[in-house]
Amino acid sequence: MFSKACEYGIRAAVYVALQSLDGRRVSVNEIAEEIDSPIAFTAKILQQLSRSKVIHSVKGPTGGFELDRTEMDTVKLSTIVHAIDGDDIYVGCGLGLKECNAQKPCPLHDKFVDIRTDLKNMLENTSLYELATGLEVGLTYLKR
Amino acid sequence: MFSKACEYGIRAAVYVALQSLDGRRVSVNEIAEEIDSPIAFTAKILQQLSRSKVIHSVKGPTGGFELDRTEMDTVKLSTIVHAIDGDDIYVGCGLGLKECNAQKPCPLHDKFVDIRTDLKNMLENTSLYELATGLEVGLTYLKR
DNA sequence: CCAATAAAGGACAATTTTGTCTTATTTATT
DNA sequence: AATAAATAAGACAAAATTGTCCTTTATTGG
Repeated sequence: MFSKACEYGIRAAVYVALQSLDGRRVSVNEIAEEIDSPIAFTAKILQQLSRSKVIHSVKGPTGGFELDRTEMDTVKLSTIVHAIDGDDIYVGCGLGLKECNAQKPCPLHDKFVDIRTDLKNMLENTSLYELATGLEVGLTYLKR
Repeated sequence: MFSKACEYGIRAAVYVALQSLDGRRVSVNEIAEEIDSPIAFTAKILQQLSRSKVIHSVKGPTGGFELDRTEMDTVKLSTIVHAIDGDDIYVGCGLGLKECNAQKPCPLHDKFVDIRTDLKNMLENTSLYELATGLEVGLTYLKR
């Protein structure tokens, strides 16, 4: 569904959001540790997220990644997925046809549209805050 | 969503089904031509589908791939996806966690379950016959 | 039997994705 | 100012996926 990079990206962003709720700024090392991901690769992904303004980065000692409270509401899963995987999930035919639309649909077109609409809605309506608070309450997990 | 191999596989299977409705057995070359896919790679995928009994292959002159009418009802999209991509789509956490279930869910678990259930139902309820007849009637397309 | 045709299979090549390592840049602390 | 801690950036490496090519095997028709 998502690329590995995107999976790590989402997990990382949720962890950053969670810690930011406690006013903690976190390092790449801590993030990778806590979401159980390859450190250097995670660093790359955090760079991407930082460049696309999904999270905020601070250099130097006491630096790290953070997110302020209002951004946790603004940033939706769709923001992250788009920043890392592009619009692959939204655009493009389920069977890989270049030209596939209501006029010239592939055999799966209609059925795919339905499912993708649901997925799209889910991604666009799920905020980092919602995901982070689930973690905070201890209802969900980011590793294992 | 699906791998390239799986996309080609579905398109190929639908084309084979369509031609089988007319009693025609088709070659790799014709298939690749008609679904606009790389020939040799398509041959590999057809081998896989043949080994997993999704379609039937015949060697030698006048040989090729075919499918009998009853199999077109039995073979669902899920059969093909499973034969090529395995159970990636069904099993496995959306965020890539090894252990993710109702007891220890990732933050997206519940939302994913819903969407995947829909996808699963769609794949399991869509037969090759249904897809092929859409093509026959001229409502859908397999290339471009 | 022989030649031609088509799938099967295996080795290899190219590309993309995933992942690592080293160096540069920024900044807080002393 | 010097040092150390942290991200940024770029080059490189490994693995997976996609794709090609060549040889083998089966089968048909003359």
